[in-house]
Amino acid sequence: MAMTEERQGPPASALEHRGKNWAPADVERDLYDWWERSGFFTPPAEPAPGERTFVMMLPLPNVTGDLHLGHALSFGGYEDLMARYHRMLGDATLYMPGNDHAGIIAQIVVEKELAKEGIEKRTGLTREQFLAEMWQWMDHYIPRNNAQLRMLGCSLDWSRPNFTMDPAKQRAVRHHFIRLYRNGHLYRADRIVHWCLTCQTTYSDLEAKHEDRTDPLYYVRYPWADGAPDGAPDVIVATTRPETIVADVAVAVNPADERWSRWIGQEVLVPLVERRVPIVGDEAVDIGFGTGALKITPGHDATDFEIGQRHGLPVITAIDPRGRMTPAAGILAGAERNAARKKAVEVLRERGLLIREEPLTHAVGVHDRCFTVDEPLVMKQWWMRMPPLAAPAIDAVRSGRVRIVPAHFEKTYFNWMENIRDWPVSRQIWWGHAIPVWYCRECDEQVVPEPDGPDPVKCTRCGSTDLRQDPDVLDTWFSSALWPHTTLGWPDRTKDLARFYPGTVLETGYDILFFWVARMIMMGIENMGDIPFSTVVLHGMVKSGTEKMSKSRGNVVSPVEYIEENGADALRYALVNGVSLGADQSFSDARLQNARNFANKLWNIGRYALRAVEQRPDAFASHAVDARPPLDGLEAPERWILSRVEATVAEATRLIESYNFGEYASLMQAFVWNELADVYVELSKPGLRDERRADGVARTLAYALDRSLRLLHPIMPFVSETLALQLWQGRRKSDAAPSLVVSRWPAPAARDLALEERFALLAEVVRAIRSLRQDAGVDPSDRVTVALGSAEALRWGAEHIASLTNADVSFGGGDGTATVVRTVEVRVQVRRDAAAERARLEKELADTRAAADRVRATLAKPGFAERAPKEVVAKERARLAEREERIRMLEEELARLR
RNA sequence: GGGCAACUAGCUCAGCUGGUCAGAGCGCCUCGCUUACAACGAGGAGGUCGCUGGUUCGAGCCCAGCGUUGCCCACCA
Repeated sequence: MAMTEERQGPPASALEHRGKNWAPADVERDLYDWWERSGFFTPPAEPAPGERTFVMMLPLPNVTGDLHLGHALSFGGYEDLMARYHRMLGDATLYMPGNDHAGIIAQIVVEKELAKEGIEKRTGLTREQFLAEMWQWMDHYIPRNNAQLRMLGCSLDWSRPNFTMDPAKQRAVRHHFIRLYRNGHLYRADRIVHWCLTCQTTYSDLEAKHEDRTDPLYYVRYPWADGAPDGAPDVIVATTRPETIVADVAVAVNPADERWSRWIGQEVLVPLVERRVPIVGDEAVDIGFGTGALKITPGHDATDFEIGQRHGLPVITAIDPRGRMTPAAGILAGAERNAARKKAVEVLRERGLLIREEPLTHAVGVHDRCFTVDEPLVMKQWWMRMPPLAAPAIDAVRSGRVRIVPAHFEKTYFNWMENIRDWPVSRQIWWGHAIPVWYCRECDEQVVPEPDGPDPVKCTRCGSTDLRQDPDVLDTWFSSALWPHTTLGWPDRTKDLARFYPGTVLETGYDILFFWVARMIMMGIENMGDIPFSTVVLHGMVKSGTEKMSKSRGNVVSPVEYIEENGADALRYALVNGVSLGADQSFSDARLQNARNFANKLWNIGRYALRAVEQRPDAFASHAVDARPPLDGLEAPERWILSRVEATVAEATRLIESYNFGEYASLMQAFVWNELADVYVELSKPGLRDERRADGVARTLAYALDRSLRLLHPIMPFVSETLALQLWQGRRKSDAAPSLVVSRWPAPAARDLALEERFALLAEVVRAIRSLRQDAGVDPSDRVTVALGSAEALRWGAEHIASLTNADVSFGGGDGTATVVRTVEVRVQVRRDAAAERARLEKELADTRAAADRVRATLAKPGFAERAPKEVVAKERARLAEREERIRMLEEELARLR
């Protein structure tokens, strides 16, 4: 029993870590375990009345290997940041985990693994055996993937596991398919599709990439079928694929082409097969290319297929799915396609039909998975009719019901959606969702079962029992498009679905806006009658230097290794800090080092504040460490940093709310490092030695740390939690949250703007004194005397200036080296080097005069005084007055030098 | 062919609704191992914000044109 209770508390490793450096590895792991075990990542089981929800689906990583930096940015950077922020706001937060079966990609990976063992998939294994291998791979990699998500600190609700191939999702996909089939969105048709000879499957337009290649362009003469008509030119076409000549069914010319228009309708003979084919007129033909005459091969070229459709031309298939020439290829039959090309060229040359050849650089379609050159083929495939599905999805964005950030991606979205084409969804691979359609061997009827009904055993038309299920599977994106509702239980009307659909944010890379985001919006509206999420947050790509990171380039950085060395916080911070959402970034060691140093800085500020808290236990007898200290009795530095804390709370909140995560991260570094550490911590040191100030200082340090930890928790969950646990231990009210994870995001309290302004002057004076000291070569440990010209502006801060500069501060008079800060004379009592000093003062004088002139010019612009807002005019006048006064003082100082 | 973005310090990049917006990190120079931190501290150098016009009292910030680079879409045989 005692054991159990102990296990429910925070991990000892976090509570006891005290080292000079933030040493994360074991602490992070223990903390994550504790968070997960404690159920912090699971939204409350029952909805509270009027609860606000924050729902975000993990962009399901492919189960094909380890996470890379792009995942780290997406999951550990932006998403977990948002999830943790909203959880702290008190929203019922669901960050849904899951993995994608990754269809063809996963199949390729496993095939390669099998090949290493000498097993050929197609010949060495049955389909069932191969799928067993696939599942074995999944069993290994899903836990591995998820372990890495835990390392990143992602606050996913693991009590709701998901996999696109789990039984519930298979059922959902079946429902979805049958639903779309019944309402006419899915149909089966013979069309030209992209075919991959390596993967032996079709693929969609989105998966076709283009590469520039240089190939020979052959000019081939097509003889006139009945002898050349009077005045007719030779018909010469240009092609890079002479082996497809055997499948030609026409020659097309542009009807606007004067060279050819009058010959439309005449016939020519296709070389090699001597087929009579017509010359047709079609506007798709580019007048400027080659001779202006285009051979038409509907069976092997997408453009030609469309031209063929327009002119009612037949389709001849001369190349089979293995890349061999079919019997229809005549003299080329049986040859492999490259050999066939050679042979075609030879024969054409022999027959005097090859006029010439020249090199051509053109874009060649390749499969984005294996870079095999596309072999367009006409095949019977399942297609999804997209325009009707796209229409309401376009409207959802246009009307603002779905918002895309950064907004300029909305244009990209519209551009694609408004020109959307039907989507071939069947794939000739084994790993994936089965197509719930059976074909009758007797009458060829398509038999589609009830969504939850048994598989059909009898043809609905002829009653035959000789049925065969469609052997193809569905494209991976077919199932991932359903992610926002299938993870919540659709097609059943579950409690989760009612409570968490529509979701809130969908965060992912802009590279899958079409593949995934657009399709989720379409399918969500189709199946649920409502959008799947209200905001799409798109991030950019992580590059190594200026190069894209990719496995083939070998410049992929492993997040796992980074985390083990420096902690997840540093990695998360490095990826987010200072980056504009949606913009590509170049990742570098420098960025990571800064992040690691910052995590360490925070850690050490924490150690210092903790020590102060421990030294003054009485200060916290009746005052919680996370409570704002009452201002009564606090000195200026305490009041100042408290005011800055509130400014930071307000600004951090604003930046996160507006998706400016990069700026939020930068803001936190500027506050914690430059203000809290460099200024306030230094000012607190004498404060702690001063019995009258000490309690207030300790309370202020505790509060400033507490607020900093809360504000940083979304981006640096581990350091912040470790410090919070150590700070809070026994020093807060008993009903307070047990963890930063479930603590409250701060609401800003009042600032003291006048004090902040006075402190800004003090800081400038301090910097000037330090600079003068250093210029004069004074040893840092030597105490100097400083005389300040303006008592009223700074008398309140004299002791703080003194402690920050190791000086005795007095007002008025004095001698030694000098400068002017704003309108305050600053004089450090050391021997002055007249020549150097004169040069420095003259430069300052010149700069100030130039600055004053700029203000004068602004003020003198016609219309400025009348048309600019009064505050602006007043501000400019005050600025001029200050600069003029500074000029006067600098001149006086220079005069004194003589 | 169409579309989208970027061009700010040596490098990589921030600059929200036009009025200290000329910034950060890294790098560089000069000091300093002071009891939170050398994974540190202090000080400093460094930019006519791609070019040309325009709007405005006022423009890295808005408009137009141009230049350079990158990306996306598209039926270059």
